[in-house]
Amino acid sequence: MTIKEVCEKYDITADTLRYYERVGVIPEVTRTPGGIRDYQETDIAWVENAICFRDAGMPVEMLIEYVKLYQEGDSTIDARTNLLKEAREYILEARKKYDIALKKLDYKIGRYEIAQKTGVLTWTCDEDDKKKG
Amino acid sequence: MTIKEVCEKYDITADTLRYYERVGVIPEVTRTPGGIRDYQETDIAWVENAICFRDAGMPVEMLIEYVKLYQEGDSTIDARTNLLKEAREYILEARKKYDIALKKLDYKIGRYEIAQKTGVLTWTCDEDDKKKG
DNA sequence: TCTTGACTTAGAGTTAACTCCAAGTTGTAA
DNA sequence: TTACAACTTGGAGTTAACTCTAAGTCAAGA
Repeated sequence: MTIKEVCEKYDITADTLRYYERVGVIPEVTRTPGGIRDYQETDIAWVENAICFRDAGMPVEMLIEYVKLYQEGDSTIDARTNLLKEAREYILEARKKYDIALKKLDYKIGRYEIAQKTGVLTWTCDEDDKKKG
Repeated sequence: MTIKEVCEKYDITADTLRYYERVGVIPEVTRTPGGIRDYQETDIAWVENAICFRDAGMPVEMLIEYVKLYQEGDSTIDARTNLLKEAREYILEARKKYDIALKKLDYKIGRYEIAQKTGVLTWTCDEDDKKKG
């Protein structure tokens, strides 16, 4: 699979894919004899992982660390497990914050919709919220 | 409340608080006659909102837009409601990605823990996952 | 009053994560 | 075999969101 095909499949730029490889977010990609990237299933699986975890806000540094450990072989299984668990906490923590924001948003939207329907800003029970918009 | 107290309360730097005010993520904060920031309840409510939505990955630009609309008065209620709904979609979308990453992590952690317990990398049913680490 | 530490501003610098550029190479189609 | 698009690299540039610096002002205690 060419870099272009991978780009299109995952809606990501070629520059980003090359950047990921250069800094070690993914291991080195398989090449043609001429030196052109030819993504195999395994390469693509790494790309998929990288995108998935970056989408979840994981820092590039953490992904690099994981790939480095992976390349050191079986002796790093413990370290990798720990890293994955750390990542898990990281994501759970972040998701908690998303839920709080969502709750706040739903509350605000509800009030604004009442204001729209009635044509007036009718809230009176929550001066603080009224003041802060 | 002084800037220092607000910093400590929300675990955020004074620089960030001043930055938020400067670029309009929050409206201008109440000052003492000498020009020193003296956060009132309303100011703090804005700070809380800013932190909450930034924590949920909302871009600063979006918060600035909201504050701008808020300051333009009641005529912008529709626009504000739309902005809030857009923010809601944004966060829901992001959270979906967090859930996907979490699922992937849980799967990997499960397999690594088996490897740790048995002392061997025993997975055989999923060559692809094995290869990609 | 003087000192000292926290505050102020404008503006420059930093960091993470890309994103772009120039100059050269590869591979396919005519 | 020549054109030409798509690829390659190293390195510079960009963007968002802070973070720091310098030079000065404010305010509480000795």
